[in-house]
Amino acid sequence: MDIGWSGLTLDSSSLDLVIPKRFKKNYTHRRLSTPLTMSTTGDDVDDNKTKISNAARDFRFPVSLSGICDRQDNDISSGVAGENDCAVPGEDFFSDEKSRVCYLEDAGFCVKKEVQDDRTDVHTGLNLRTRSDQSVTDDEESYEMEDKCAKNESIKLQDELKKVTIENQKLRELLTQASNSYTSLQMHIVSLMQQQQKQQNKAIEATENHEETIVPRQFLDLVPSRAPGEAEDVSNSSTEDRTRSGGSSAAERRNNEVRDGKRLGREESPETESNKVQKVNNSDQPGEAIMRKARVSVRARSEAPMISDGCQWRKYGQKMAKGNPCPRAYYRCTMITGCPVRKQVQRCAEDRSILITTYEGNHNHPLPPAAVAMASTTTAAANMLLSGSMSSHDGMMNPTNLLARAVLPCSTSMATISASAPFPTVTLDLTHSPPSPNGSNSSPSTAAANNNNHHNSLIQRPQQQQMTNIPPSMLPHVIGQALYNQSKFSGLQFSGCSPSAAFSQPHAVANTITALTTDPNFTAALAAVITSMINGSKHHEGKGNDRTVLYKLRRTEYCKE
DNA sequence: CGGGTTTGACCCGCGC
DNA sequence: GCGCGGGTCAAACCCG
Repeated sequence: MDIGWSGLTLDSSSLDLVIPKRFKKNYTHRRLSTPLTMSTTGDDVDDNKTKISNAARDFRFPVSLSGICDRQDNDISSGVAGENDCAVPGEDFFSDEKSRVCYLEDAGFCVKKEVQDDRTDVHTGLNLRTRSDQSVTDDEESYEMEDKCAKNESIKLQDELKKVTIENQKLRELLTQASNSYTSLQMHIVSLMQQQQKQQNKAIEATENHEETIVPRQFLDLVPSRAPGEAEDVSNSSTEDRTRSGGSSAAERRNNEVRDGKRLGREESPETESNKVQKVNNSDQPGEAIMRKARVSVRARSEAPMISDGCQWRKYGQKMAKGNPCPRAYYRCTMITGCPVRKQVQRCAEDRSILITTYEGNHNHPLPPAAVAMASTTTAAANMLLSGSMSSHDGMMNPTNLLARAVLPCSTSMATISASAPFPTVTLDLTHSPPSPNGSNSSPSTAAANNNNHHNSLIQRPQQQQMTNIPPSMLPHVIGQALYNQSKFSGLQFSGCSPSAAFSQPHAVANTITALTTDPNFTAALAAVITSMINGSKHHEGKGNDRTVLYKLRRTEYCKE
C-alpha cells in the first residue's frame, strides 16, 4: 500500500457528504460493487468512476458488500425492487454467491438485503472519494444500461425456466411411458403364465383321465382351490358308491359282518369319515388300496404333548408303534362333526424333544385364523406332494413332474416328499439339526421316524430353522413361512412318481420359468434327474408294491449358491 | 352330565 | 394261510 492508496475503509460519514442522497440507493451494493483494484487517489477519481461504472455494468468483477454494509437501508430496499438494474449478463455472474443474491433480489425472487446501513448507505471498504459534482448523467446512463441488462437477464432466465419446465414435462412423459410399458409387460407376463398354467392343467387332466381308466385312484382332495365341501362331497360320493355298489367288495363283506355280528350298532350310527376311508381301503380296487391319502408330517421341537395348530382335536386312539417306545396318539378334528382331518402325534424315538405330527385330510369347514397357517401349510405341502405323487405302477415320471420339481430349485431343504405306498407323505423337518451331508436320511431319528411311518421318506434338515425357542402357538406360522420359503426356494427330494395336478399357484410357474431361464446348470440337472428316473424305473420294475423311486434335485447339481 | 381320554378289541393290508 | 403291525372303534373311565 502506498500513499496514493487510501485504504480499504471508507468513512461512511464522508460518503454522505460526497454522494447525493438520491444516489444512495443506486450506489449501494450494486453501484458501489466496485472492483477492489480501483485506485482512490484524488487524481483517479474520474477514472475510478469509469471503472466503477464499467464494473457495475458488466459485473465481471463482482464485489460483495456483505459485511461491509451492516444495516439495512429502507430507501435502498424500496428502491431495489424496482430496479432490476444490476443483472448484467456475464459468465462469472453467478460465480459469486453474494452477487447471485443480489441478482435474485433484483429479479424479485429474494427479499434479502445486503445493504443495510441507512446511516452510511454504503460501506464499500474502499477509500472512495467522489466529488459532489460528479456526473450524475453518467450514473443515470449506466443505471439505464443496467436496467436493460437486468431485463435481458430476466428474460433469459424466464426462457431457461420455460426450457426446464418443458424438459421436466418431457421427463414426466417418459416416466409415464416407462411405467405404462412396465405395466403392460407385467400384464403380458401374467397372461402368458396363465396360458401356460392352463396348458399344463390340461395336460395333467388328460394324463389323469388316462390313468384313471387304468388304475382308479382315490385321493382326499387337498387342493386349496377346491371348496372344502366339494372335497367332502367327492369323498362321500365316491366312497358310498363303492361301498354300496361294490358288490363283493371287502367293504360289503365288512358290512355283512357288521350286520351279522357284534358291530350292528356301528352300522346304524352315522357313517363317519373314518368308516368311509376304511371302506375305501376295503374295496377291492387295487388303485385305491395303493393310494389312500396324502399326508403331511411336521417334525418340530416341542415339549408340549401336541403342537398348537389352532384346531380342536379329539383323541380317538393310541397305539404303541413298533420301534418307538413312545406311543402314537391319534387325533380327529372336532371343529365340526364329520371333518375328515386327522393327525398322529408321536415323539421321536431318538430325540424325545422332537414331536412328529402327521396331518391327513383336508378340513371341510372354516378355520379360525390361528389354524389357517397350519392348514394352508399342510394343504400346500400335500399339494406339492400330489404334484409329484405316484402315477402308475411303472413309476415313470412325466414332464409335468419334472417341471414340478423344477419349481423347487434348491434342494437343501427340510421338506421331503415320499410317495411310497400306501401313504404319500411330505415331511417338513423343522428341527434345527444340521443338514446331512448327502441330504438323505442319515439321522437315526429320521430313520426311526421313517420307519415308524413306513414311508421310506427322505428327510432333509432345515438349514437354519430354530424351533426350540419358538412358542408352540407360533409353530404353525413358522411352519407356514418355512413351507412358503421351501416352496419358493428349495428343492425337494421326491420319491415315487406320478402325474398329478401340478401347478396350482402362479408363483410356481414363475419359479419354474426362472429356474429354466436363469440357471445354467438346469439342463444338466434335468438330465441327471431323467437318468435317475429311468434307472429308478428300471430298478423298481416288477418289485410289486415298492415303487419308491428317489429323484433328487440337489442344489449341487443345478443350483448355484 | 357332557365332553374328552384311555384302552382293549377288532379289522385289514402286507409280508413271509 | 398265518402272523404282524397300523388304524380304528367304543366302552369304560376321568374331569370340570
